[in-house]
Amino acid sequence: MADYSTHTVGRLSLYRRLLEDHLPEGTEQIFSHQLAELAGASSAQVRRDLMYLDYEGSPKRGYRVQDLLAALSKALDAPTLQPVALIGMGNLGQAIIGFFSGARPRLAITACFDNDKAKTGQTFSAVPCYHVSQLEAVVARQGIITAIITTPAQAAQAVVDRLVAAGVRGILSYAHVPLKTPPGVFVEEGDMTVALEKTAWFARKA
Amino acid sequence: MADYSTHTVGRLSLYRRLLEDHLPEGTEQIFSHQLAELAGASSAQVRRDLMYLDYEGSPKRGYRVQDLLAALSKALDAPTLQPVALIGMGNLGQAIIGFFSGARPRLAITACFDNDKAKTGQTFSAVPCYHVSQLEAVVARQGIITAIITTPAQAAQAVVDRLVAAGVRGILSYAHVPLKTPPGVFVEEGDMTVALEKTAWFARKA
DNA sequence: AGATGTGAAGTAATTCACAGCC
DNA sequence: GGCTGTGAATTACTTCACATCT
Repeated sequence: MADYSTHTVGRLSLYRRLLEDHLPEGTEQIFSHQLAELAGASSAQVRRDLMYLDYEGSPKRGYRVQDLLAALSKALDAPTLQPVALIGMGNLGQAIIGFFSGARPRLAITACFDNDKAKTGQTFSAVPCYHVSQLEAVVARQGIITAIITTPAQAAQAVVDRLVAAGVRGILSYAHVPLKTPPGVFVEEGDMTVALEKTAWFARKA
Repeated sequence: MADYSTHTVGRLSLYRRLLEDHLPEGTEQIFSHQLAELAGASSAQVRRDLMYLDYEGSPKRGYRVQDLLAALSKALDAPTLQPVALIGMGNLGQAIIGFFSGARPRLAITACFDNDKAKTGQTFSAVPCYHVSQLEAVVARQGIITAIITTPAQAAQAVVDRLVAAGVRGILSYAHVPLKTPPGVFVEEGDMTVALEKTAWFARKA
């Protein structure tokens, strides 16, 4: 269960959301080719991804949605609440906190940070906003190991260094700078400029 | 030059930004291992990516930054301005338009859309905001083939259908729904929920 | 009959490793 | 000597195809 690739984990996360939110009302069973259709993948891909789960489908009836969801949650979620810190409460930070709010019972943004005094002290989608000077204290108190960076580029590396020193092991970055982190820290790059240039290129060539 | 993979195009875009923004003042030459260090890749990877470019480095002195940038722009950019449409002017749309504004001379968001009358008519980072009912007209008039979707999930598919019908061939999507598009339309998924769940998983396991 | 789970095959992406050059 | 460019090797990812099950 520990040899998931990043691709597989990402798709499992997608499958879960599809099963939760994008199934016709009352669907109880689903076949791999149906889930594949929803996810934009092949049925073999879906079955391969689901192999690692603690649940098997039935040849005749496919997968029971409730059981598959339970297995996905078991594979994807932490045993208890995994708190996430969000640093940088500009438009992007506010967007993320808004749509992720309440999405998962065991994965939630529980603290957000900014260095603008006008923002600290208030809440965003019910999440308290602290001044960045409180970073280490809050991360330690909540046992946070996961963070999202939405600060301006020039602030990002310093924040990351502090997060890592405070024990953070996974960082989702929307700062448009490359982050330097020690081995053992997972960094997911959400670089929107790269994404847009890629899209623009394939719009022309594909 | 047409057999770039999405991975390669993404990294070429990253290399360009690194060369532009993250080099010590006055750097004129760079070696593959230095660029690799900045990009978080291997030097072999960098050299392999640069192979397709219309420029070769020198064994003794590496790559001349100016020439490499010119070759990257030639490979990545359209010959003339490539206009991009952005649909959905919530926090996320505003964030994207803000930081991409002015970044590239030949790739720019030139039109944005919302269905909120309070937003249409004004500008965001100097980009005029139209009502979504104007979508087809503006896309046709500007010859837009590239779009970014930042609408709420339930609005996304209908917007995508209209964009594709109007001639759009590349879509960068931050809507958290899977988009259905005909073959020949490139879709880059920017799904932030998947990204966060992936990050959270590897924070625990990696 | 028509699904699943999976070994085997096939593709794609990355890294190795070295000839050739400065 | 230390770099580039690149064929060959390796590793990672996806798909094929089929034995198996209901």
